Amino acid sequence: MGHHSCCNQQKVKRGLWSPEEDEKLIRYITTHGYGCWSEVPEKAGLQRCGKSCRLRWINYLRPDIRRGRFTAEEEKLIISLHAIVGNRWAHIASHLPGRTDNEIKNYWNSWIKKKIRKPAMSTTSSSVTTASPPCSTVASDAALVGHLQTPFSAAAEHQLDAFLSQSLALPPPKMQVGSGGGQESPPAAPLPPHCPFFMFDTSVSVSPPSSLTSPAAATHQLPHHPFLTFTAAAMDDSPISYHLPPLVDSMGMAMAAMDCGGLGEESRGHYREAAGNNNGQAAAGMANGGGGCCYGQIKEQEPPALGQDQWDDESAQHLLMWDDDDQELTPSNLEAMESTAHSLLFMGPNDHA
DNA sequence: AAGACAGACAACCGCGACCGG
DNA sequence: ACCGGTCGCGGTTGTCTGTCT
Repeated sequence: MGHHSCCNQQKVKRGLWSPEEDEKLIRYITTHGYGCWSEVPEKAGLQRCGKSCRLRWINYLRPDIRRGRFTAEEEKLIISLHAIVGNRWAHIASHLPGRTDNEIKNYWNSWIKKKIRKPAMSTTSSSVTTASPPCSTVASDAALVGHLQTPFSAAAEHQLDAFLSQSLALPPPKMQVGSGGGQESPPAAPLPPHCPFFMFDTSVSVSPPSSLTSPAAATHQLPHHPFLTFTAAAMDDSPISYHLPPLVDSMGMAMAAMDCGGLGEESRGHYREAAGNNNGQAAAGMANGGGGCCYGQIKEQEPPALGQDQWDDESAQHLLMWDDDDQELTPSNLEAMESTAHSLLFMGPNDHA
């Protein structure tokens, strides 16, 4: 155990922060910035370790912190992103302007506690996917894997497998136990069982998924099996849009937004505002309001706010929407697709469970 | 009114990654 | 290449507060 190295040198205060301490920290950081956190407490006159100061600032004192309950849109976004990236709270938080990873983590955990306390209220099969965190149930993932594997090569299959097991982190096992039919839905409206919504980039080769988050990944070339770079998003009837997380952004992919309903102006404004922050791309993607889940509609709605420099006609021609409500994804389909200029495949909504 | 309980939130801890010497 | 310092992240625990009995 033992404290962090920065906390060993002096007697540091622990526990809740007093208003006086907050004031000292705010005053110091607003005038000097924080540069090196280990130096902050001493210079600010605080009996705290630098780590504690950093945490306090990031999670509570930062001026751009947004407090209060999560909106329905935020809740859905959290759920969707969690289905994609798992417990990478900082990653999720980067898509929620003003929210901290700690806040999101606490929110998620408290929701899980709820689920645990009310296990298996019902065993109806139809409730399986709605009771669990949407898009992340074993059933839906398994179905998805089963569906996707067939047409692809072994290499691609391996990529998808690894991707799903590593990046599409399932919720804690307890969730699965409790979700055997629990009727309680996620905080916001649950996503439908057909939520998996995958996009494959057939133009960008990637290294094994373990390095997905590394920008260097994009430089690895896997001959002829460019494949899975991302991602699952969710869709339902609600007015919310989804976008690619940074781990995809970092791979140099064209930014894409999948709007599944039409975001209200208010929300759009909110996300546009966020574009000025640390995640302009994502925020821009979210700001892109509009209609259905296909590029064409996005394009028609309004000038694409999502990375306009990235989302132009040229990149558009590399997109292929695949809504297999009507058509199965088969080897021949895939082959045909690969032979064209299309480089992105959106897939969904599927309901093969 | 008081105790039990649960939820929300704040903070700590340990670990891994990164970076500079 | 190695090592120590620092930072960031995720997991966990502690505390406060509101609600229920």
